[in-house]
Amino acid sequence: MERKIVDGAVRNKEKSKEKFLAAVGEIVKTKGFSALKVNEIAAVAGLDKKLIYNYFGGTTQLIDEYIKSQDFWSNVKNEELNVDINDGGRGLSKAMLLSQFDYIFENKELQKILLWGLLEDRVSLKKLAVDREESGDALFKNISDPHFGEHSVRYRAIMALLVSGIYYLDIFASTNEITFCGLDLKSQEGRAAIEEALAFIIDKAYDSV
Amino acid sequence: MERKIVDGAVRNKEKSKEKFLAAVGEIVKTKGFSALKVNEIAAVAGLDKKLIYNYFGGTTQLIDEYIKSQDFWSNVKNEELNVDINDGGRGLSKAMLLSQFDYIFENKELQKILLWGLLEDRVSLKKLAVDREESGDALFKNISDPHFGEHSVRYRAIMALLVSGIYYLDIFASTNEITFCGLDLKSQEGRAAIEEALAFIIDKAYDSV
DNA sequence: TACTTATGTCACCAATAGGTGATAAACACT
DNA sequence: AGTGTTTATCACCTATTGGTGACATAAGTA
Repeated sequence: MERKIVDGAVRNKEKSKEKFLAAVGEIVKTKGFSALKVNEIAAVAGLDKKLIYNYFGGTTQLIDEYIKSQDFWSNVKNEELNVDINDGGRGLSKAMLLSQFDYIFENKELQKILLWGLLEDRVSLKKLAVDREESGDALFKNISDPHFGEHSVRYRAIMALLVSGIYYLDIFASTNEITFCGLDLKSQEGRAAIEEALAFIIDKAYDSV
Repeated sequence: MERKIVDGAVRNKEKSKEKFLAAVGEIVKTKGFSALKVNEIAAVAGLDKKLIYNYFGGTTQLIDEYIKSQDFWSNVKNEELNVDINDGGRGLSKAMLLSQFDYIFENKELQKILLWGLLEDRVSLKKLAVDREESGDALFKNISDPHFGEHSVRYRAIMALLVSGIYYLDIFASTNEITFCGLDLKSQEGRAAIEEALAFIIDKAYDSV
């Protein structure tokens, strides 16, 4: 017996699934995780909630699939190509940090996901963090560890502070109108100050070897 | 007409209010904000939910009062006293960062509050952030700004990155079992590495002036 | 066109959650 | 002990939320 794959303009399973996934992203971006209810998702998607159970099994699985569907760190990998690494990764480190500082500031969805990873321990969220760890580990092992030798752990610690600082400051800037250490993280000057500090610290780390 | 203030062993308004406030803290610490429902709070407090409406007006006001009741940054102020500031604040900066790194790691309640400030924009949460800004601003204006002169903004940016990095890493360590930049932030070695990096960066910042 | 099936809607139920009036119990005061 | 007031409980209501079976309709198939 041949399988039927409905592909009409009005009824289309694949398109409906995508509508649900898009609805999850929309809600996360605008209303936050707390609004991720079946009824809400169905309303935003413009479809019946029953389909969420039919197609995904429930909101939990739908949300997990949404998280999996996002390739948040793809931008990081792209950035790798434009810089030479004859300086032990100095330029690459700066480029990566500055790129992330800007990218995360613009990507509100990613901000929410990062926060989510600090709130719940979903497997899909953990997988995201592990993925990031793995792609980062390739950089450390191949480039910075050989260059820093006995100080490689210190460099990793510095990077941990800077990366996590970037995360927090970008998220803080999006949700708070007030300053952080007297810096307006939404203004051009405030962000330029952070960028200069990032470059400064990386330079000092590399100069010390 | 004289006012009656009931102060019995079984019925006691003030003690009941404190029970509700404690229940909020307990729930935040263990189950997270999402569990902060009227029925849940009343159950944990061991009292009827009606009292929440009678005494506070509702959960919103109760939660606000809980946040106000916590003086999370008191430890920061205490730490100020043990260090001399003849070095332009170098020792003070290190002591403060290390102290916060440790204090926030232990204080799960504060971790949740910090996260909360990134999720919602409650007035009471904003007030906490403003308070922290103000107490920090005193340090910057009186100690580091004069010392760093034209580079004072850079120093503030460095501190912003380090402080926010400390926040994120401590929270990350509590909710994730995995490493960050290859460092196990729960282990003695991982935390020592971060501490060394903090001291290193502060030293480089001060050495450069 | 007629039939079958995938796709989607709707009505409905149960569980949870927020909220309140009536009432009981503890306390202060005489 | 008696009385009025504060403190606390309970029953009950409504609204929201998660979840599902019965039914309707668009789309493929012949």
